[in-house]
Parts: sequence; C-alpha cells; structure tokens
Amino acid sequence: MTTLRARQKNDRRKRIVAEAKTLFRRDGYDKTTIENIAEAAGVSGVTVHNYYGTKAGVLLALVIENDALLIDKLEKSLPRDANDIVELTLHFARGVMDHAIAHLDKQIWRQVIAAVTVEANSRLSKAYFQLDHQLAYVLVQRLEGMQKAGRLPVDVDVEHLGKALFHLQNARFIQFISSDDRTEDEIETRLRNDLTALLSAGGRRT
Amino acid sequence: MTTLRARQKNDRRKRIVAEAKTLFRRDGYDKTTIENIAEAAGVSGVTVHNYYGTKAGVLLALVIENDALLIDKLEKSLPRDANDIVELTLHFARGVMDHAIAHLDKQIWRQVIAAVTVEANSRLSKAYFQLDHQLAYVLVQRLEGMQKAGRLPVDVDVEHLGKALFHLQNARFIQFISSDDRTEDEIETRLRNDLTALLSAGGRRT
DNA sequence: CAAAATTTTTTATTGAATAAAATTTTTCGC
DNA sequence: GCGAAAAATTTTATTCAATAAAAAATTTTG
Repeated sequence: MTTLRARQKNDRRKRIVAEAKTLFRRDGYDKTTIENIAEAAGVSGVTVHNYYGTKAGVLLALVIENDALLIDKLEKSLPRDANDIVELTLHFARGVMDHAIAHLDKQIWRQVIAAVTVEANSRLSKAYFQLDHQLAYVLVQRLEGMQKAGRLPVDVDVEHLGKALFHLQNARFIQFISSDDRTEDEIETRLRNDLTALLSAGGRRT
Repeated sequence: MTTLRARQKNDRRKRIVAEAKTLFRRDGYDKTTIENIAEAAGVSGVTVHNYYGTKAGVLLALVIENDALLIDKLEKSLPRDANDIVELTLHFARGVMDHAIAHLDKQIWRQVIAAVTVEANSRLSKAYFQLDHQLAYVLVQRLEGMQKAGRLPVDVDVEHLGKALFHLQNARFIQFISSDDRTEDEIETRLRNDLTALLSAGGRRT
C-alpha cells in the first residue's frame, strides 16, 4: 500500500525535477533560482531545499534520471563485434557526448561535474558515481566478448582495462564540456591519440 | 620604474592570498568567509572580490602559486632512467599526491577541481590548465628520454603518450581527493592496474 | 472524529556575488 | 610642492543560496 503521503511526496519530486529541467534548459543554470523552480512546481523554496539540499542537488537528480537511459542506450548501440579497442572506445565516447548534449548544454554539465566533486560524499553524488560504474561495465562486457572471440590477448585483465578506458574517456568528456567551442570531432581525435599511443607503447609480446 | 600603486596592489594580492591560505587551512574552506580574509589582509571584502572575482578565485590563485613549485620539484625528482612507463607514471602520481596533501586537505582540493570546472574559461582556470599542461610535459620529456635510450618503441608518439598518462593519473588523483579515506596506496594500485591493463592490451608488435 | 505524527510553509539569518555611488589615494602636469 | 585628474578602494545596497527554528497545515491512526 502506497500511502497518500508517499504518493504526494513522489509527485512533488517529479514536478520539481521536471520543472527544473525545463527552466535550466530555457534560462540556464545561474538564472534559474530555487524560487523559480519551487513556484513552477507548486511548492515552497524551502521544500526544494528539503528534498534536494542544494540547487545542484536538483540538477544531479535529473541528470541521474537521464543517465539511466544512457546506459540502456549504450548497452544496445555499442557494437558486440568491434575489431579493436580503439574503435570500441571511440564509439562509447560518441554515445556519451551525444547523449549529454541532447539533454543539457555544456555550461550546465560543468555544474554537474563541479557538484559531484564538491559534494562527493552526498547521496546524489554516490548515485551518480554508481551510474558511472555501470557505464564502465558496459565497456568491460564488450571487452570480455572481444577476449573470448580471440581479439584480445588472454592475459589482459578486462575489468582493469575497461575501467582505465572509461577513465580516459571521462577525462576527455570533461575536456569536451569545459570549453563551449571544443567539438566532438576534436575530442574524438584526442582520445584516439591517447589510445593508440598507450596501446602501441606496450610492445614486446612473447 | 614600479609605481607606488603597482607595488601596493601587489602587496595586497600577496596578503590576500597568504591570509587566505592560513585561514583555509586552519578553519576550512566553507567556514572561512571573504570578510575574514579581507579583514586579515587589511582590505575590504569588495576588494577581495575585485581582485579575484570569487572565493574560489582566491583559492585558485594560491593553488597556482604552489603548483609552480610542484613542477620544479617533479622536474628534479622524476627519475631520468626509469625502466618502464608504469614505474615512471606511478612516481609522478606519488609526487602529485604528496605535494597536494602537503599543502591543502582533500576537502579543499575538491573545491579547486570544482572551481576550475565551472569557471573553466576564467583567467585563473586557464592559468591552472596551463600548469597542468606543463606538468604533463615533464612526463613527455622523460618519455622522450626513454625512447632515445631504446626503452620505448620508436613508433610511439611520446607527446600523445605523455598526455594520455597524465590524464589517467589526473583522473585517479581526482578519485583520491574525492573521498577522505582513500589512501595513496590504494590509488597507486588502481593506477598500476590501469596502466598494466592498457599496456598489455596493445599486443602484436611486428 | 480527534489526537498524534509528519510535512510543508513561514520567518529569519548568514554569506557570496554584484553593482553603483562615494570616498580616498596616487599620479602628473605645471 | 600644488592641485586637478585619474585610479583604486570602500561604502552601501540588492539578489539569491543555504540553513535553522517556529508555525501552520495535512495526513495518519486509534
């Protein structure tokens, strides 16, 4: 049995997040005030604070919703028969960037990254990192597939490899959003350079 | 000829940054107010704003000062005769973490990362990224040395490799400061795992 | 239906950030 | 050196995020 109280709370949460997304997209993060969001959602400003702690908290909540979709999307779109690590990772990186830009602009993504860093121990940040982890695992799974198909040396630890690739991709993603005029192509090139350099540096296989 | 005005301005800058460092370290970032800093430095709060824009701006200014020292330190301490990439990078990472912790605590470093992300286009953030770039180049130089000494395949692009290694190290550094109880050893292990996985995944050299 | 429990709203305060006006200090030509 | 002009700081005022405590409203439960 869901009590009335629980349902109302849920409704308010939904309204707050939905209205926040609309306002953030329309007016930008800075120009949207907590009061604006509260008014649009039909609650008081303090209630927004009670629910999400900070303005960035509201932002994180909506990003987390969207990112859950990204995982599904990547799980479907990431090729299972990739020939090499580079192409796999670049495909992954494209998926992440496309998805990000489709939902929020760079200025707002910078706020997201800042928020999960400063409030790294908050409930919402942990949820965010949890999703990052799942995202990295999509990559790990594909690498396992490649290893089984003999396209990757058997002595490679695919879990470590997947996480490393994810980190690299993430670093470049942050670079992508950190400047308004850095293009996806530019970032793709850099990531490709990272990967080819690293992979070619291993050398001397027996 | 340095005018009196220029000298006074310089003095004020120095006082603000020095007092801010003392206060941030003693009371923490959040509990230190701009007014506290201003009072300690003998100026008005608005002057601090005029000089550095934001509280985070003051923090960045002092971090930039310290990071210049880090570059010198690493340039000296990073071994020129490293046998492999892994040991070189781990040494580098240690240097960065040790230096960071020696100057400010993790909570404050989180503010630094957040600040350079949100205000990615500000003067101070650009200066910060510039130092990051120089830092990465210390690594690049060592790699060049290794390549010349025949400890690295000649077809490896050391500039790309150095930047990639730096990014990876940086990602792990951010992870290091993101939780108060993550140790340097723990991070070293993770970075080692990243590197060995990536380097072993390259394979099939002719 | 009424008391108890829960939640939201109201009210108030602190501090960052920003802008404009007022004041002080330095500079520079004479 | 003096005084006007220029430059910088301080004062004053405002908006908004964040937080806390008290008050009010609503739901739950016996």
